[in-house]
Amino acid sequence: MRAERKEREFNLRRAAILEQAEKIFSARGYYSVTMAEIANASGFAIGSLYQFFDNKENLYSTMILEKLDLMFAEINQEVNANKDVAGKIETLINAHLQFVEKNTDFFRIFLRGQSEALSETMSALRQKLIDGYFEHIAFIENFLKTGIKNGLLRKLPTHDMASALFSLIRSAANEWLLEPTKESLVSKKDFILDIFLNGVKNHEQ
Amino acid sequence: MRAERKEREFNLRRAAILEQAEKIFSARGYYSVTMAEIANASGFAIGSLYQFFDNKENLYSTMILEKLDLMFAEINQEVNANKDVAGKIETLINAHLQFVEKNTDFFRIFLRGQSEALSETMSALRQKLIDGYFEHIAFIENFLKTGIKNGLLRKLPTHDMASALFSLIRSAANEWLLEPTKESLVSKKDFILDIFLNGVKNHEQ
Amino acid sequence: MRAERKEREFNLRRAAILEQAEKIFSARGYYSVTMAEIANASGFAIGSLYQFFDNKENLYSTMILEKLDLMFAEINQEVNANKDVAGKIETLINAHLQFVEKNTDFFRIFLRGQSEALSETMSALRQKLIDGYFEHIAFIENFLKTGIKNGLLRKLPTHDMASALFSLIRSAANEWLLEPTKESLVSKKDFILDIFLNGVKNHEQ
Amino acid sequence: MRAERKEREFNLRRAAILEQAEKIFSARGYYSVTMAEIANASGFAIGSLYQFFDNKENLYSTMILEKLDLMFAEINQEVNANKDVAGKIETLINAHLQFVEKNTDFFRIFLRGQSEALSETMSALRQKLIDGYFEHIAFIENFLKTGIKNGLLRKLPTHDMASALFSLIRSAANEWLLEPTKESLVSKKDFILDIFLNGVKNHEQ
DNA sequence: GATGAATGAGCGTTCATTCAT
DNA sequence: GATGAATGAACGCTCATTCAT
Repeated sequence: MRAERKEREFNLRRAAILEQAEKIFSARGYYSVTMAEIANASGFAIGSLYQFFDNKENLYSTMILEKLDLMFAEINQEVNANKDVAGKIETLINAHLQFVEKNTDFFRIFLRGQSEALSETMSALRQKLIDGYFEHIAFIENFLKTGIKNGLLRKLPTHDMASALFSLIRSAANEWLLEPTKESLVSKKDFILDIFLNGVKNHEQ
Repeated sequence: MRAERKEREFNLRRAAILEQAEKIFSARGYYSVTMAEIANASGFAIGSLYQFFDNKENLYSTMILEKLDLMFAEINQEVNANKDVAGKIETLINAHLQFVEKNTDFFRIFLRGQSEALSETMSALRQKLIDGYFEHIAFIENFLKTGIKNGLLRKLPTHDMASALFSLIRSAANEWLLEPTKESLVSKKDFILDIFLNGVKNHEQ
Repeated sequence: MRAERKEREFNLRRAAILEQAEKIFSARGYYSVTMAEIANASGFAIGSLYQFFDNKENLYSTMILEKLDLMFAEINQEVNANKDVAGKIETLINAHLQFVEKNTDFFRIFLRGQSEALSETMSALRQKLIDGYFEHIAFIENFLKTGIKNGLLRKLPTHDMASALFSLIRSAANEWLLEPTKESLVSKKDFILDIFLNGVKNHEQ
Repeated sequence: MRAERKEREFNLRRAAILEQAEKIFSARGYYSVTMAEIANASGFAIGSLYQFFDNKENLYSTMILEKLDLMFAEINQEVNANKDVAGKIETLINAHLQFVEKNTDFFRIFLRGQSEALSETMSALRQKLIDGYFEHIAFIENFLKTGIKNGLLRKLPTHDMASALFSLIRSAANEWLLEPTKESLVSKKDFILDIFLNGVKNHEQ
């Protein structure tokens, strides 16, 4: 159908803009980038950008939120494919690190700031990012609770545990992004798993 | 002496500007804030700001770097006052959390971004922040190494251990900043210490 | 073609801006004039000026250099149409005076200064003006040399002769610009020609 | 007397400021120079400049007008010391060129503009410069008239003759200022005298 | 009298957004 | 629908002038 093809093409163009915007924003930050640059890089006229996005802020927010949605969707899917808690934890780490490794440009935005755009003027994005974060933490908590019931994990506050696990993953990713010449980011998985599950204390002492 | 009093007053005014700038930048971000606002909030004329700081970027960088220097100095001093490694680790966590609790406005800047200013144009600040971070990690590594020699800690890569510890602290601080009505941030110390030293696995299983 | 019409319109608008700029700059000088005034006088928005010229300095320089190029082109063309040296000299004076008379606004800029803009910051314009001057002097020298070979003129340094002729013309023009109610500037031609060719000494004495 | 010494000192300080101002203005033009620079160069505080001069414009005007008054006074004195017209003309040229040679910094201001300050805002200076110019022309006319009566000079309009003579002198000075490595400016005297008195035509033809 | 820190109006320039084509 | 020239509010910064010390 005609309308369908239209929509398909619309989405392709929209995606092309978002792809270029991601590259440019990640390199230079929200405020330093101009609409003219994005238009130029994506091969559209300035005015055309406004057919896909209401304004600059919306273009930026959309780019961020869609990518994060994708990340959470991918991670959750892979985690859910595991039955046991230990496998879920390992997969969580692995899937997150892999996603970062596939999207280094994008995550450099968060190196720069969990988003420089978390200013007053962009409070909608700010709130969505925070909500997304807590939703992800809740998702992690969910299977950590099972681990506690199982006896695999100690009875610690699940929110704090989930938040700790997430912070270990993100911190490894951020350091890797800072020095991109090092070995594969995924290779950090075992260390994160080890330190999260076993801690650093010498229990044999 | 006359000159001394001049200098003292100069420093007081400079500090007053930095204090207001911290509040305003942390609420609204680097780019959304105007020099006129900072001037107004600190009770100076626009032109007067330029007697203390070369330009907006310099005012911002100075504010960030001086506060971080202070934080690292305070933390290091307190940590060094401890003799044993376990005490050092506990003090590290405690001192860091306390500093954040005393400077909530400031650290909201880092919630927004490790600094939104880590864009191309502010690469000097960017590099100093990164250097400061790695220096702090090295400081932590230093006493973790002693812990390994002692047999208190397992033989894990010290950089990764230090970075993990730091990330647990920062993550707790960030969450607390997001929901500032909760109980004291310092109360998170025991959890961080627990999870870092013992991990989450049930070792009695 | 579409593109051609665009370009034509672009050039018309550009010329309209230059025309207004000439009036305003000649009345008040480079530094006293604001971009807002030029925008207002030429019926454009401030931002629009920057589509035609990189910055204020470029707008000013362009205005000056294009007019001078035009003047030199016109003068040279008319001079070259003459065969004999005496005719060339007379035409040089005439064409120069006529051009000034048709562009009084513009030349008032040079009354104010050979251009106030010959300051450090505008050294590119400065050098071009100087180059243009010496090029014009060289052009004059060229036919004066022929006049020497012919025996029409005495064997004097040609550069100094050319420079003297030029200064007589410019000085007449400048005085006329200072008191614009007097008779036609071109009427000074004969005096300049007389004094240059015959000198003021009473040879019969 | 006390008051006398005060006044003497006042005038010395005032002259010191003018001397430095001349150097700085001639190098960079009126608008590019700041009061702070002049204060600094002359070893006074900014505020102190305002005890000698009402404002920046007044400082600039004073510097220009006093120097020109000095020039005209020197030239007139030397010219008046001559009895015959031919000697007066030669002395006029010589004294003018000498004065320029002794004050190259100052005259570069006029290279840049007969004064960039001839803008609307400085109309007082503008008018004084014009008046001074016409007064000087009148002074020259005066002895040229005698030359006509004597039979030394042809019966040409005296204003135009005087203005032509002045322009030949100024033009030689300006060219020399543009290329300061050449031989002494005063050496141009003979050429100017020659061309003014004898013209360039080959009368023997 | 001498100082120079403080002032704030005013500048050149940018760029998100609009809208006539 | 697609375009990109036109817009003008808003910014960072400068500097002549003032005035408390």
